[in-house]
Amino acid sequence: MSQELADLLAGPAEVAARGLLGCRLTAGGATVRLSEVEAYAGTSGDPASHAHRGRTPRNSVMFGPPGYAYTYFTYGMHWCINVVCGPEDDAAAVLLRAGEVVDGVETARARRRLRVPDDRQLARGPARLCSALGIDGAAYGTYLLGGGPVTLLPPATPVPEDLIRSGPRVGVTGGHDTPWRFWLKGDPTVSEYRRHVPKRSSRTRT
DNA sequence: GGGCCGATCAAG
DNA sequence: TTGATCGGCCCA
Repeated sequence: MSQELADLLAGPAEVAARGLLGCRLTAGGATVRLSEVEAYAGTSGDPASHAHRGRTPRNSVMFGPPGYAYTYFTYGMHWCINVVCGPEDDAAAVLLRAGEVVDGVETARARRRLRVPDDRQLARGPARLCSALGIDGAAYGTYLLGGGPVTLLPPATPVPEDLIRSGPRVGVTGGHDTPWRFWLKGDPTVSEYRRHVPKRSSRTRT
């Protein structure tokens, strides 16, 4: 395993998030190079965090040591994956939002049911990324830095710091002032930014 | 025990 | 813009 990665994940989520860009995630016979991630603080003042309301059976892995996978099921049909980071009991994590499929494209494509198979969209979006790699609840709580079914590897080539951009997180109601979404500038696999729109809000009539 | 809504996606 | 579809979590 990479000690460098282990050290990175032991740090604050917003720092770990930057370092995760360019890293490779291998699972289910395919590999993705991460192009977009989001940091979530744990119990301390991040209303968007799944751990914000305290420890529950669902989020318990977030309260453990860094480097483990927090997968969760959402909208009745989608899986998403987080990397737990920060010190134990901190419950911070980084959501893996998108990436470029750099290996096992055929495998990933076969797993996705797309009307138009655009390879750039194979892992664009957190649920798509999981779908492309076959990640689901079975990965919950597994260690990502050592030979498990889901493995995180350092970047094949270093990511230039000036390619990293940041902005508000996607789909998050609270904490809009926190620019904790990070992505690689110009990467076509980065999901489009959509400002969160409350379901029952007066639509901005133009 | 009931109801609401979510770190989403794909198609109309 | 909207339907699909399930489980966590709050409230009664």
